[in-house]
Amino acid sequence: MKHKLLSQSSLAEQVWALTKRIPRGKVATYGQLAKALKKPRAYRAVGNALNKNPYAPIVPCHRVIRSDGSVGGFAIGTNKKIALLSKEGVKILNHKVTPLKKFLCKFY
DNA sequence: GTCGTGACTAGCC
DNA sequence: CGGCTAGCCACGA
Repeated sequence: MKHKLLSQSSLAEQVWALTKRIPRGKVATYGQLAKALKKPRAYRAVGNALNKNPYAPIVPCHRVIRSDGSVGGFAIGTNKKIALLSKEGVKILNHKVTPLKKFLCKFY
């Protein structure tokens, strides 16, 4: 077999694809998405990908948070991110998902 | 080809 | 728990 590209699409596209699979009411960390893409060290790039996410309302990028449970950032505004999560049933206390373990998507 | 940037993370105090 | 530091990666200029 000839060499096959590990990623036909840019990292960003793969990130968005994964993000779309996050169930409503659940959340995933940047690090986990990176690991799911077989690039556990690319959590930085993952964050950038979501930041440039052109499918803002389509991709549930608000369900991606930091590994420590803090909501992290949001292109439209952190405040908005928190509001969306709260609407989905994710409890947030002082900008942090609580309890994180309960809302983390274990599929990744 | 090199440099700067950022929605991050783990470690240490 | 909170704050600071250094290390990491992909992408665009």
